[in-house]
Amino acid sequence: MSTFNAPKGIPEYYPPSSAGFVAVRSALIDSARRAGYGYIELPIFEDTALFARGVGESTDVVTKEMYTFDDRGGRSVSLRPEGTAGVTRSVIEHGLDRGQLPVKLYYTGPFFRYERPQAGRYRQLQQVGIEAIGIDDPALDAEVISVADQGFRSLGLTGYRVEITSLGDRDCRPAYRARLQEFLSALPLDEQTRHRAEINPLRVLDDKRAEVRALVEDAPLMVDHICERCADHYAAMKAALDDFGVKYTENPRMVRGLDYYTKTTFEFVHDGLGAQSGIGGGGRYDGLMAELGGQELGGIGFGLGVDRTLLAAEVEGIPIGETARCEVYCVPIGAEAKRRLVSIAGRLRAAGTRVDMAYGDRGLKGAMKAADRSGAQLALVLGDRDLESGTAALKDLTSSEQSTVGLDSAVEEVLRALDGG
RNA sequence: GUGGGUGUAGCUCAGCAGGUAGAGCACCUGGUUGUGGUCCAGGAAGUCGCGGGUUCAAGUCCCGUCACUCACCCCA
Repeated sequence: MSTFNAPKGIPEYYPPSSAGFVAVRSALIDSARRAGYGYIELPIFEDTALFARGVGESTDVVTKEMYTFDDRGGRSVSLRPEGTAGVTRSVIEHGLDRGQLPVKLYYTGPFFRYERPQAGRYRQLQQVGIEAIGIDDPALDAEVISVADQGFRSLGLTGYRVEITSLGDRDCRPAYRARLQEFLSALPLDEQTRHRAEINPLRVLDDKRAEVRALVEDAPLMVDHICERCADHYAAMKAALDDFGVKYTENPRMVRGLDYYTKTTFEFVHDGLGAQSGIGGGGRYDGLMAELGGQELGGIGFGLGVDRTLLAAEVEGIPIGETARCEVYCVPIGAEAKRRLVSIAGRLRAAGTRVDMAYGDRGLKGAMKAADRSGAQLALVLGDRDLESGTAALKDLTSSEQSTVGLDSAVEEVLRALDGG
């Protein structure tokens, strides 16, 4: 009989490592909530045209990495490869930009890109993202970066850096782009790189090959050719980063794979993850709202990779999500004892306590072993002898001290023992 | 889409030069007729990824195939 595999390139998280996954996601979300971002729940798939128009027709993501299919009504839909296009669509559709600005939203969930999997790169990836739409203020750009920084920091991560640059806007970028392409066309580049220079010349500046790096060493850089307005924005944004206490490094050769970015862009890079070193990235997108049929409003946001952040935490040896499975473990000896303990366990859980129990016929020794493995502080043991005297044995699994509690008051006494302990 | 590496027990892996399948961890049972962690004894668990070939004999050699993995590309 053949068995099934999970689809290629999709990570699965199960105990105990799933606790780390949840802890990472929660920490990143908490950081967003602390800065006033509200939750938005979005579709996992959207009209294919939304991504084509929003992310960019010529991007790798759209041209070769989307899971695209026709639904039963013949509409072309795609599993979302990123979050910003969907958020923007929803903001426009529901008129969220008609109220007080900026609209501050966060989202979390799976995204899909059909790529060859490798370390830290998955076909189903999990992100936490935020978007702040409707106000063009450099301090807001800095806030977004700060929220990401605080999210990572709150997990205890230290081995990452924040890289920033400015990509200019629709006024100054086309001129720079033409100038860069002119520069690149004079270089002895291979055919593939030449093609890349046509589609996304910025990307050539970030080539990993040493020989190409040497060739483009004197290439013109965007940050040296941005217009005055963009330069002012960039300077003010950096000042605000200082005020937020975010340490950053400038990387004028940074590459973004999505077309909508303007002005501020940034990336969180972690050393020690292998080739896929970005644990988060984002930037400003001043043309996206209008491009998708909304008002002329700018926005700024990020996407943080939950999978990669978890890997980073593991690489740094940060213990994460290792809370014990339960606090009290019930050990029944016999059918009648089990009935009484089921009742007690139910009432303890209703009181908010984490309780597990030895099910099946394992024998006392096996049940105690299970109690030990569960991580519980207390074991509540009940057998015939106790039933006769109307009591139960409460054992502290750390100190091995055992006491007797009344069956009728067992719930209260266990709660008191947990408090006092 | 293009390269490299690896597929042996649930997990991590050993298996030398072809000769009837191993360890550690985890799991179960017992040593303790009502008590875990340590220790001891035992047990269960593998069509050696799959298919073909060479050979008296293949986990081991050859070919194919699939899967996983790392890197290019790209990105979270």
